[in-house]
Amino acid sequence: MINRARILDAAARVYAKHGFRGATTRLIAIEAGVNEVTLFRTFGSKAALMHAVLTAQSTQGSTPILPETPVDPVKELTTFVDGILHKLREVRPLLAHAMSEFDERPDAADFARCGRTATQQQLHQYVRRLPALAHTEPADVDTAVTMLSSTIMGDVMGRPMMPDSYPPIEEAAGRYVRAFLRILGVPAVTAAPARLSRTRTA
Amino acid sequence: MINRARILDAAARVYAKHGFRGATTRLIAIEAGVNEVTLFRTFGSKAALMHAVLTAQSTQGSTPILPETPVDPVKELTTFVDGILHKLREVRPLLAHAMSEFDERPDAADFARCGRTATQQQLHQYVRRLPALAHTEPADVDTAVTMLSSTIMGDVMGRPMMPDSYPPIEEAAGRYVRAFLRILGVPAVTAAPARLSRTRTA
DNA sequence: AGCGTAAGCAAGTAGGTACTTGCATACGCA
DNA sequence: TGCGTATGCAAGTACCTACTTGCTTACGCT
Repeated sequence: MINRARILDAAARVYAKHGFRGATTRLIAIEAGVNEVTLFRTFGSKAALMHAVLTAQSTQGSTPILPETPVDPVKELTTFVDGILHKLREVRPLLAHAMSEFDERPDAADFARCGRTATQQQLHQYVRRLPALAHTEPADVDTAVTMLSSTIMGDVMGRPMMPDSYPPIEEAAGRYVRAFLRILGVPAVTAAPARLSRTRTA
Repeated sequence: MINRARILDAAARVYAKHGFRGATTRLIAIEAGVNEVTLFRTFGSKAALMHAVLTAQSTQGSTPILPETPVDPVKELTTFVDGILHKLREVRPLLAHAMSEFDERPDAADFARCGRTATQQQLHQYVRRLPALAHTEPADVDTAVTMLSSTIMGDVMGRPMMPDSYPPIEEAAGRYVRAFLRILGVPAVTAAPARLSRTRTA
């Protein structure tokens, strides 16, 4: 059964490059170093293979987490955002195709959706416990969260296409978080942002 | 030569639905109500047709504009953002496919890029002339512009997929602008946002 | 030693793809 | 009336697509 994993992996790579229609069974078989027939014997059909690829992709991998109670918001949020940025960059091509096939293949959309809601929920929960947030309107909190996660997604998807429209890659997380906190009206984040030491959450 | 326009239009619709690979010449011909051969006689090849589609799409249509000098920033920015939101929503499927085909078909990426830079430049120029912006760091202005345009793009692309993650569609522009101004440190925008009367720029 | 299971290989099926060719038809213009 | 140009139609080419079938080889387990 070692082949199953090899095929899944190869299929993910080919799908990331060419999308559903472009990911031909022949290409996947070659990429996996496996006979094309094996592919059908293992997964039944191309559609089933792709479904397996997407579910496997969405379950695997560690998600960055925010602490239960805020201690150092700037630092904690920056680490969190940076972790998500790095994680999403790894699956960017896959995600791009999944999003564009949203109308044609709903299960692809599920994959595109999965990470986002989790991130937003975490942000909400974390932000709600910020002590400095007493007088901020709930609607503004929603807007801030939406804008931060849109910005994260936009950075991941847009930077390779137009790198000049984004902050230097190593400063991005810090800048976004700082702006996020200003939307929320959290004070004392007007100082220059600390240089980020890249950390990933396990 | 009336057929040329009909084919271009049909091709845009089919491409928006199915992407490059899925937009077969047969489908396009049927959608245009034209013989498939006519398509090749008019454009030479499928690739040439698609190139024509994208260039036609990026040149046509009116772009919302910001006034030279700010008078009522909240109102002007909200109208501007709302206009862009509506304009982008019309070409969303086309844009989604163009973005996902970024690696395979560079000219598709050009189309995806074109609107964005214009928007950012306009925002920059407008914002630079805001009188209340004296003590805001230039880097923060960049970040704010990046976040606003990412948010716009995120709203357009993400809302159909996960509508609950975004503000009510008629309030979105106002909320984004309000948050944008808070990032910039522009005061007196903490009041509840005025309900937006939908206006499009010619 | 015998057997089940996973895998490779060669070949084939039925259909789709971009694109071409040859010929018939219609319309506008001189 | 004649002619060029645009279009339709039928057929064909060469290739790719997902998927199947039949047969062979190899490994592991009892």
